[in-house]
Amino acid sequence: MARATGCNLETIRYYEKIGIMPDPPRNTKGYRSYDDAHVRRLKFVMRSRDLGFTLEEVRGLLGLVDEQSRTCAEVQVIAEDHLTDVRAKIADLKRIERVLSDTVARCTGDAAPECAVIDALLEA
Amino acid sequence: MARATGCNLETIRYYEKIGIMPDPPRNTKGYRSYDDAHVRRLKFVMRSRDLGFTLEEVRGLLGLVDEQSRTCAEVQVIAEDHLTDVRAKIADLKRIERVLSDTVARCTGDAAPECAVIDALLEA
DNA sequence: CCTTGAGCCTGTATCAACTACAGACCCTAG
DNA sequence: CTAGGGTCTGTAGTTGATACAGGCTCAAGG
Repeated sequence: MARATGCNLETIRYYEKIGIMPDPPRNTKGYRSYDDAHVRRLKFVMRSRDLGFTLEEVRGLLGLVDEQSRTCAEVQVIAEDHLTDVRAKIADLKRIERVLSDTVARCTGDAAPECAVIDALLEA
Repeated sequence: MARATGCNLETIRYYEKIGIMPDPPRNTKGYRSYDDAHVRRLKFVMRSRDLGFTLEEVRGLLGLVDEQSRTCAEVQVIAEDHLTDVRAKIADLKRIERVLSDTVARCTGDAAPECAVIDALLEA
């Protein structure tokens, strides 16, 4: 399954340990054997993680997928909360980018011991 | 110093333990006593962390501050590397934001069990 | 003088989300 | 028969803190 999905082997077992993935059936030698349902579930997890959902959020989404009674409205709440988080992180990083690039732009980049970056960090 | 800088007490001791802050002198009862130089250094660390430098990067910057021979060019390399990282993170988050907001926009938000978000995550 | 509350001390455990072993077993090809 | 790869379990390490537990010290109030 690691090869089929590109997911790290250890990560799959980690997901199993924390209950994100179900305990798979084992063959006589104790080797795990996975089927299509496992692969689909893992891909779901990987896509969710890739979109920045935490494992707890993924757990919530999986719970909604598992029970047939889930509603679009429930999923929407989780996704919109997450979207708000993502937008806040972008705003933060943009502020950092602005400050950094302004400061670096004042760097002469020469061998002098004066540096605008250090000065900015040292300023009260 | 925690009060003077707004830095969490435990964090200051953590910085001391990992060598970001020097071991301060102690009074007879073993209490740490800090002076202005400590406060300035901590503020430097806090501002650097706030700009997203890792503690290892902060350690590098502090090393350059400590030795008089540091050059603007050395600092510039660290800052520009970091700026590249920050820009990459922004690009990543923007991609996520796009996918998420497109998907959420297709949510009806009603009580139906069909949901565009789940569908998007389930798609191969 | 005694108590109470606050502050400081050390050391360890916890968080997220993995990753990286160690040491053992199993299986296949040459 | 052996060498290599794969799998198994279980534990420790990563980053950047934060949260105690259990103990000492100190100043103010009664």
